Amino acid sequence: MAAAKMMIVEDDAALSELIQWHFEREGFDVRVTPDGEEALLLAAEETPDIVLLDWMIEGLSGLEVCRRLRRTAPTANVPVIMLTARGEEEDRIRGLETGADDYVTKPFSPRELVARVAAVLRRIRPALAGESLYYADIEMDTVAHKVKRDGKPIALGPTEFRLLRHLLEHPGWVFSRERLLDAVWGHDSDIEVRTVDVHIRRLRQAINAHGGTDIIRTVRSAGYALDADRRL
Amino acid sequence: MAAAKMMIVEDDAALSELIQWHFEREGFDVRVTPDGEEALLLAAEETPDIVLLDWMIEGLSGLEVCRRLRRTAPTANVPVIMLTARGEEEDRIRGLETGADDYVTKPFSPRELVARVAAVLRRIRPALAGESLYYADIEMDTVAHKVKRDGKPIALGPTEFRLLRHLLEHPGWVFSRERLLDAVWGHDSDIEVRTVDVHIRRLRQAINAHGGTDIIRTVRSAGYALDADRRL
DNA sequence: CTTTAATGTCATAAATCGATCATGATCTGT
DNA sequence: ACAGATCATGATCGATTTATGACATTAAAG
Repeated sequence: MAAAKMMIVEDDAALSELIQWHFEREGFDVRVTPDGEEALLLAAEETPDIVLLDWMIEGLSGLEVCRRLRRTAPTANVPVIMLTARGEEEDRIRGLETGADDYVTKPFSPRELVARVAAVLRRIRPALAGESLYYADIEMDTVAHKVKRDGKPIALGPTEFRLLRHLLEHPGWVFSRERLLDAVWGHDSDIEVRTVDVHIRRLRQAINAHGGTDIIRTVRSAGYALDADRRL
Repeated sequence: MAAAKMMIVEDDAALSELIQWHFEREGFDVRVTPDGEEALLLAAEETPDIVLLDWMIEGLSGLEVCRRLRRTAPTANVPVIMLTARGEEEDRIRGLETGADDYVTKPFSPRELVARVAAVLRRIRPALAGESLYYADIEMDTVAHKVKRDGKPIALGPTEFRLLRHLLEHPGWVFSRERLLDAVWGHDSDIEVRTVDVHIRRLRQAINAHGGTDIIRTVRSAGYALDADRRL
């Protein structure tokens, strides 16, 4: 799973550690800073996928950090969730109007924060919220129709794409050529079963083009399977 | 900007009227129903831009309505804000995990609800919130109907403008010609799907007129997508 | 009313894909 | 080691999909 990059801007060390722990457990790649200025620098450097921003921080106010994030090109579309002790309606509304995507009032439960982050990410980067398929070092974004291996993009034709998707949906399973024809070509295709071989080959070629082991296993007299651990 | 269509699903008539009044004052085109089943029918008919959904309604539960909206093609991406009397963390999390985009606890102030709706729309359909859209070196002012690339103004016909706007709202996503017809021409247009090709071409021509790489990606047998990073 | 711009459709060219076959390699059981 | 079966691979040619230019019709502007 490609980790989503999260930036936490929070000057209560105990709290930020707690949050960090929870999100790292969820597989996020978390960066923490207590300082507004530093947050802006960090964000400019390595654009995060989502920002958790405390309203009351040293230096710049959270509101100001949010505003500046919005104004700078690479971070203009990064979702921001405000964390705050204030429960006043007036403040909530100001936060939202400044461009925050959501607003969570302290004290909050980590689980709810995780759920809200997931809801926001589901919108912005479906790839980060389960619309993607992963296996070993392969990553398929089904929404953008892109495939990567080890971070490098792989070009696939339509049939190879569908074939790989089906394999990725059931990693490890061995599929007979007949079942692959059903699943990938459709139940009513009167296609030569051996044609599957050819597409498997093309898929292998594309996937292994830039090195790496062959993760498609041929199971003699049975079919094919996705399998990174080939030691039989 | 064409008024954003809102659907309110709420069986407390007094409350739904109050909300309706507030949003109509904000320029929304509001449709109200107290019933879950009817809500689904209505939504399928004329896809709303945002749904306010009471958790406790007659017939289907709000949660179930949300789930079904998410499962059906045209409404799968419509943002949903849950309204509820329950303040329990457990419920909030279930709501968010079901696919709700936000969660507001009764009693709430209309102003805050308006702010939250604006925040959700800004994130999901920035064009409806009167925001400008940016992607790579493209900049679209949805209010003034002006488009620039690399600072230089680009002339677009109305259809190309709507097409580009839709692509800009979901950069990276691959849309089939059918979905583009729905989104750009309307659900009930009986237009030849291949016509999309022609408008894509016209859009490309206009955008690339003054140089620069083609940021519209053709995905064979799938559709088109906005994509500055074409290294497939 | 004339002129201009926009739009949908079609025909054709160009690009890409994909099914099949022929051949050589590899495996399996004996 | 051998025969038969199974699989890998490269090439090919037709089929499918997309790009493009032209045109007729309609709507908008002057």
